[in-house]
Amino acid sequence: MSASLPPFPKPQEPTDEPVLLELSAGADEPCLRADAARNRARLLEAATRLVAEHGAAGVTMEAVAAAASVGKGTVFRRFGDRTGLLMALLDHSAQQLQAALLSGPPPLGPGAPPAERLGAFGRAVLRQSVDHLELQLAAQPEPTRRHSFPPQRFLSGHVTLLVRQAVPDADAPLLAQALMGYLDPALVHYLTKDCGMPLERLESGWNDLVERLIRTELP
Amino acid sequence: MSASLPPFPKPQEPTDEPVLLELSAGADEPCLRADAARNRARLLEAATRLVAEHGAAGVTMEAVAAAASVGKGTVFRRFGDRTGLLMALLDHSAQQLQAALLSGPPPLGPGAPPAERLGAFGRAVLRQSVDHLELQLAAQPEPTRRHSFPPQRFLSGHVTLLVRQAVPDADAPLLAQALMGYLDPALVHYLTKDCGMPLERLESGWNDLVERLIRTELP
DNA sequence: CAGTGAAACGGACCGTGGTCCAGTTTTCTT
DNA sequence: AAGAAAACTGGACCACGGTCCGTTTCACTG
Repeated sequence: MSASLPPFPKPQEPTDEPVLLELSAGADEPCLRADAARNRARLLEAATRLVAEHGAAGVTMEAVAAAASVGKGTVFRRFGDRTGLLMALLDHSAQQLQAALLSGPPPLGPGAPPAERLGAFGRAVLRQSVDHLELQLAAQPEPTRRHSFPPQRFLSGHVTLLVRQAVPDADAPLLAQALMGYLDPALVHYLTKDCGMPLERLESGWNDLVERLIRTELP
Repeated sequence: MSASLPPFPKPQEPTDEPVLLELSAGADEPCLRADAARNRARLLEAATRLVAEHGAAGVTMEAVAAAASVGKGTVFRRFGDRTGLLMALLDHSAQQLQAALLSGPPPLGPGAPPAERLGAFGRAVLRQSVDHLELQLAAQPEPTRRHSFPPQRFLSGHVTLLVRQAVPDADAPLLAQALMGYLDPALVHYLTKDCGMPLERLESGWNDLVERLIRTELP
């Protein structure tokens, strides 16, 4: 049971090197055999349909494989595990967000003061969370890996940067993690669904949080 | 597949009423049949042994049942699910912490100013987290339920109280959740194990966080 | 000290995530 | 163009979490 060579290469390994600029997922498609690409598309389409029909819980690896007329092993080879498949479904919006952060218009993108960018960032993530809440929750990998997954690292890296700009003498990574914790989909779900808080309250809570953390008044 | 009556009563349901003073778990033992109590003890002992021998991952429901010379159904009847079993293993230290918060000596218990109590609270939870990290991680229920589980609600309720005392005009529950997010075992694991940060850094990060959130200098 | 109903027991059973590998298809090399 | 190497496929297979339900044990009553 000790770590032997993986039976087949995982599509995206948790890398240890800085990932700030790597667009994380989706970059594994370039060299993909014709049939593989075709099947990948079929699988994603099938999964999307299953989500729409039976909710995220209905996305069974076997069901997806069957719906795409493909072997089960293929699903695992392509996406690594269930988490990987779900993440792939979320990938599109994640990439959009990343792009907006890196090169979109202010205040989300570069050009605005850090405090405002942080405010906009929180609102954007909050929105995205409620939009895809079910998937976000289902895609949550086992707790151990949650923070080390590339998209997550990209986001916290981004926040770290902004925090460092706003308060250069603070322990930026730690403050950033505290901020990110507030945006955790599970927390958002709990506060909105179980506690019945409206999204607006979460948003102004975010503003308050940012203001306090960087000791600045947000307009 | 819709919600029918549960096959057998869950040992502790997520209640919706305020739980601030209820000592959460462990209060279900009072009326327990002799054999049930005996088996419960045997199961906990077996589980503890398995954790020591094979790590938390080795705590298989079947293995525990076998090691306790008990049927598998019994394990589920007693603890609801794997999460419940792991939580029961953590219950002792959780209760200790709760007791210390409610009636222990300051600054953890009542009697110190809120800011200092918050500081002590963070250090205590951080310590407890690193002590039982493996179990804490394994016991993490599915994301959806994480925040609604009684022990967690007790802790965030406590923090909410302290925050409200410290900054009466803020949205205390939200600030409290932000603080609690920093103490999430998964985050602690990531920062200490994956990023190699020493516990001391996390602790001073906590102090910094508290100071900023309640806009007060901590001694 | 039976008798009785409720609670606990236990293991067969199921669905799902994940692995493996024998056979096939694609791409590369010469 | 042909053959070999690499990559992909698909379904049989396994382990584990969780459920069901017929059987057994407990604790209370008269």
